[in-house]
Amino acid sequence: MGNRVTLKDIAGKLGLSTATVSRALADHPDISGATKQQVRDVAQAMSYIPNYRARYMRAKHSRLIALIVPEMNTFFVPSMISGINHVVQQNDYSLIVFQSDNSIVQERRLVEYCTHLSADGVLLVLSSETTNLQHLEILRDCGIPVVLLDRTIETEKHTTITIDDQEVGRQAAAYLIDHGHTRALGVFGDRRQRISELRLNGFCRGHADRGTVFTDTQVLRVTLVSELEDVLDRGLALHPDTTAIFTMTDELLVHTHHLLCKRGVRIPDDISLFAISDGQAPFFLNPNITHLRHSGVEVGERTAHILIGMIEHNSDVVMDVRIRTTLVELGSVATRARPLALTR
Amino acid sequence: MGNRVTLKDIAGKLGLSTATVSRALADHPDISGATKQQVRDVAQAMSYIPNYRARYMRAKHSRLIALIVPEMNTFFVPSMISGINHVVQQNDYSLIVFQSDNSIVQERRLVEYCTHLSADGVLLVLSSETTNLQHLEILRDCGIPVVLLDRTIETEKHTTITIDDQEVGRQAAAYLIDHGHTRALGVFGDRRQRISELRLNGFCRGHADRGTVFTDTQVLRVTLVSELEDVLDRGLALHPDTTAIFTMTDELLVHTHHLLCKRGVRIPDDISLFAISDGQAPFFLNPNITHLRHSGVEVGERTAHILIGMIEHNSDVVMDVRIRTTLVELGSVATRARPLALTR
DNA sequence: ACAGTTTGCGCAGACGCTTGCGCCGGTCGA
DNA sequence: TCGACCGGCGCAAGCGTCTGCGCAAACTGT
Repeated sequence: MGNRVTLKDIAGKLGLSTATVSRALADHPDISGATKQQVRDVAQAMSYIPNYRARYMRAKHSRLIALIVPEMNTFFVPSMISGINHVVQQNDYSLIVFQSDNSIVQERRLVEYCTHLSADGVLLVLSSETTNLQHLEILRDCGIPVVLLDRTIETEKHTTITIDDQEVGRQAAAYLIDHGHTRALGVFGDRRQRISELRLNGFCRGHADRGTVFTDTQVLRVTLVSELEDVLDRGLALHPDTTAIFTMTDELLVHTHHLLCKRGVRIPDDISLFAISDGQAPFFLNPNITHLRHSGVEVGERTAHILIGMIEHNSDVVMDVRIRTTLVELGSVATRARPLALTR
Repeated sequence: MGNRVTLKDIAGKLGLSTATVSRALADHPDISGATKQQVRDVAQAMSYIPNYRARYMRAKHSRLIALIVPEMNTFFVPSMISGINHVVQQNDYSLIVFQSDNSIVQERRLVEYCTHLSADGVLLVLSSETTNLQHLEILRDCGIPVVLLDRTIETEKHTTITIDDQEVGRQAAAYLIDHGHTRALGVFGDRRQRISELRLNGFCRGHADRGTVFTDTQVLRVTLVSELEDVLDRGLALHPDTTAIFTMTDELLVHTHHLLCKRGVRIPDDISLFAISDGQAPFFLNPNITHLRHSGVEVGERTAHILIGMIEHNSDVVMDVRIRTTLVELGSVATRARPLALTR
């Protein structure tokens, strides 16, 4: 039933050796055209299916690329996977996807699992619990290249692909201030995630660059979206003169948008909204949200290209690639005259 | 460098045979405790890494499960993958993800690829171009179980997991009509997708059941979301007395919601909105959208369980599982007094 | 006609791991 | 004391594929 036809079966039927059959199927120049044709015909007739796992035993690769993500959130990760998968498939690799559920224990286990599987390369989005990269040593030992993307931590030993989170945070602040919004609230995620701290950091710096005050109470911290409503209420109560809100991710964006609508806040007339986004959500919110576009697809594609490059050229140069973001101006930010008296 | 330590290396170091080492590592009762400990220590010290691909050569399985999806849309597929992956990982399988890009050619190629990879099972969400299941024969020949999910077509030969699309469409219509909405518009997707036709069909039947007229012009057909605005405009122009809109997917929901907001339509005061949804989007739209919840995670989990069951019990009974949907009443549907004169 | 080259194919080993079977020395029961 | 038994281990084959090398036949040129 489930027993596959093998080279030996074909060879037997034809009175050839498996070597010849193997070569014939591989279109090796040593084999005559007539034989090749015969072999192909018989293989077809017997519906021969090559066994890649056996083939691997000799070749030293598996054409498997592993991706470990902390979770499948709604917005960024799926487009990233899509981008990765396109170039992976194009290059005849297969993508195998793991979720660490934001657990370092899981992440460690999965990295190790990749070595058992003899993955040719590993793509890793760090869990929020990950604070060092010791567990990646094993990949180095096995000669398996790894690329960190999106959520990462400081390292000189591993190639990383990210956006310049700090710079993007800065740009966001600058954009808002330049449009007259000197009283903004910033919605930021889990502080264990480096990405949150960097974007916040940049956001603060952006304010400082422009000589604009930005206090701790203007920072809205959200670990679980369920907290968002309370946090937002408090922020708005504390800063009733708020003219703009910045959200550092799509998820925070859509929920913030919802809560604002619920409160009857008119965007952008009452409060402007500005986000860092993958570029999908802004178009189904009303008004469409002005954002710094951080394309998951592009991140995925570039990352996959780089990893495959490392695999195929055995290169181990460490890169630190920053993906460019693009400003997409839609309807959610109003231009305000800047208040005459710049506080500070 | 990249050369792994093998059983032979450990055996050599210890003056044992590879057989003994293999058994020791597998905690085989034949091996003495002392030996086992030694072997484990040395394996650890040499940082031995088992080679699953080699192991497979004898074991006849790969613990690989393949998932083929037509695309990575924003809403349903990611949660489905998440659900699948949880149970897959829990059962020590790995999930390998392919995208067919809604191309039957790709789908065929990928299915074949699964056989090359010796996947233990295949999960398949059909592309919109797929009209028959001939290309799955090869899986049957190889004894690889396959489960179709979400988007599928009629078949008695394959296990399928879906919601009862027609019934859900009917329920949607019934719900709206029972809340006084006898003049609804229905937003439906690509007609090549069976899921669209079934839901539409049910929606029509729901109207018929209640003796309510529902005409062709009340059906809004959307293949690309970019068309939605025009289609919606026309529908609303043709039916200015519309009191409710039904959307058959999350994607259609969020964009329809956006366009309604843009038009200044108040939900639910002017027009009610009702959807079939994975259950995420309804909570970040304003007001929260009343919907029939069709959980991607649940679909994924159940499907994975079933496939793994088929793999491990070599079962080939064909099932046709219908996932239950649940009504989630939020704030987007107003109750209307039913018009006195029921037309028809 | 003979050495040298080419063409076409088979032999056998290797990849890393598992497992049925057999072997040896020691222990137990009668 | 002797046979039966068992614990602990090695032998070797095999999973399906690839490939370096060798070999025979056919062909080339002189």
